[in-house]
Amino acid sequence: MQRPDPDAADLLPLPTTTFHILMALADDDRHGYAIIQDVAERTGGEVTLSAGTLYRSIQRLLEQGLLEELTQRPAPELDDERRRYYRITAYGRSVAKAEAARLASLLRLARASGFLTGRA
Amino acid sequence: MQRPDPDAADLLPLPTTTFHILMALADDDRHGYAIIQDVAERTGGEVTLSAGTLYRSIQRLLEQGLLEELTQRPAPELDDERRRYYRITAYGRSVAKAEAARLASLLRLARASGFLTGRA
DNA sequence: TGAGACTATATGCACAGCGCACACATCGTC
DNA sequence: GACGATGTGTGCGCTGTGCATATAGTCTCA
Repeated sequence: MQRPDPDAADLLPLPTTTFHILMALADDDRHGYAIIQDVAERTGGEVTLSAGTLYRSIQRLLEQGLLEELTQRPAPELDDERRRYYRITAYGRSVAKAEAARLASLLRLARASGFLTGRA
Repeated sequence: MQRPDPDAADLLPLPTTTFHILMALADDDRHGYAIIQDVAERTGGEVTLSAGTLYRSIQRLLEQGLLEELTQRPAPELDDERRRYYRITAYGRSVAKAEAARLASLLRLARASGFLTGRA
């Protein structure tokens, strides 16, 4: 990388969409469309990223160094040449952790304010 | 109210700033500037709302019915006539609870993704 | 065979929300 | 009376968003 990554805290709060994208890539490399499906699946259909939002978010995350695009292609019989695959970087992971910590703090405040009804 | 309040879920996700404003008003009615100070205090200085963001957010929240402005003034010896006091509405409270529930779900996903280091 | 749905990426457009800077007035204190 | 803190507000530009649209290959089913 040309410039050093800025402090993870400078990017917070992360747009919800961005955080979902990072979670989708936490365990596996995926291409854009697969990210949309993964997010929808793990949120039980509650969060459905629109295509416009997704692809522009990815562009931004690449520029900021949270994601990198893979040059390696899967085996030809599994591949679809239209796809572009992405992987979360170490920096991206640290930003995601910072955001998770921020959310945890926020939730503690919400609980103190009586906004959290159930246990949680 | 002229129109019925839309489903609380339609407003989610709430901007972080909005959620902080609602938390500041959860227990006490406050005027704008006091909200800025309260948010800064309860976040240990981590979140400092800019004036521009705050007053425009309040305008929006009034229009959406999450807040109402108080007509009653405090006792004259405690008052500052420049101030405008706000109170969270029942609808605002229900929206805040919906947002808190969303954050709790998000945090569960973050934990499953390994982004939550500590216990939390 | 052809219509329609799904997969896949990308851009144009309009709008919401944000920070920064600025404006303006009052209040408290020295 | 000067100065900083209090208090509310607007102008401007930037980022991030959804919706619509473009393009194109694949798959299914009548």
